[in-house]
Amino acid sequence: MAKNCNFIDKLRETGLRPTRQRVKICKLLYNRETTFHFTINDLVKKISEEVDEKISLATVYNTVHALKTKGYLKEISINTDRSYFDTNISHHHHFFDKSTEELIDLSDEDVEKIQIKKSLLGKKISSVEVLVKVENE
Amino acid sequence: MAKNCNFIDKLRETGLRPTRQRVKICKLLYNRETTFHFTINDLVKKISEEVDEKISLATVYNTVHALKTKGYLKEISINTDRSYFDTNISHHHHFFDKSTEELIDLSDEDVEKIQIKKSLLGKKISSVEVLVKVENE
DNA sequence: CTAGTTTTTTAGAATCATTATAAACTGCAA
DNA sequence: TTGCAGTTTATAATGATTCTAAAAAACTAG
Repeated sequence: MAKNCNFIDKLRETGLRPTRQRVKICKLLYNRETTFHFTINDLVKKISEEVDEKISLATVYNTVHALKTKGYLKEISINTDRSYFDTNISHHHHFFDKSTEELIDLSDEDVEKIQIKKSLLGKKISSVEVLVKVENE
Repeated sequence: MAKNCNFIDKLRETGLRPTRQRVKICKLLYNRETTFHFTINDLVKKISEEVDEKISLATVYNTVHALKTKGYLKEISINTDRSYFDTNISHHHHFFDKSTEELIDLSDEDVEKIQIKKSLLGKKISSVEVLVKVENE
């Protein structure tokens, strides 16, 4: 399958060995039309449904962590009880729907430029993230 | 001690029985000049240092949870690995110093008004929170 | 004040997500 | 093809948080 090659190269470029498991996980994550927001649990379920091979839980954690470290995944903190990851690594913000516990992308352009009028001595800003919580009307 | 009475009334008003343990925890949390940002671990350590009575871990969790539910504490999500709480319950934002893992208040006035240009059908916004991550220059 | 009811505290067990471990396996360079 | 460093795996360990059930304290009515 030609599609696999992309991931093999992509992984290789970042110094991650393109193992069978990593390639299959990358295919699941990135070979799709829309952004994928998921928890580890979501991903494990998806693997068991769509991948023709059992991948151990430890490997799922390792792979997600490696992709995150290499900048191919973003981690989003909403609750403390579980981690959300996002395949959209461009600079953007999020809605979090409290009713459905779903995460929804909010593009940078959809948020009026944010000006922080305070600064901290000796510190530089590394990111500015907006989280908009919504609920049913 | 006159100071205790405030907390006894405050707790009573919100329907929380002013037990010895709750009053002592409230004193620790609110009887101070500046906002207190803490994790459960921080609070447990502070109790063991400054309170003349052992308070069980379960009670610390219960009390913090009760105060949060009643709106006397805000919970802030930065990492997944631990929960931060904030005694400043006014609407405001935060700096998170990646170098020291410290949380610093950022008042609402210090952030230029945030306009969200996108809306979700059937949903209403319940909060807009900005997290500014900083690191050493 | 006192008895009875309800809520809270407590120590310890249980849970759940995540990380560590160590042996078996695999990708890759020579 | 061989050898080694990097990976995967099952399982154990960890650590934060929640649950449990009995003892203690707070409240309420009399």
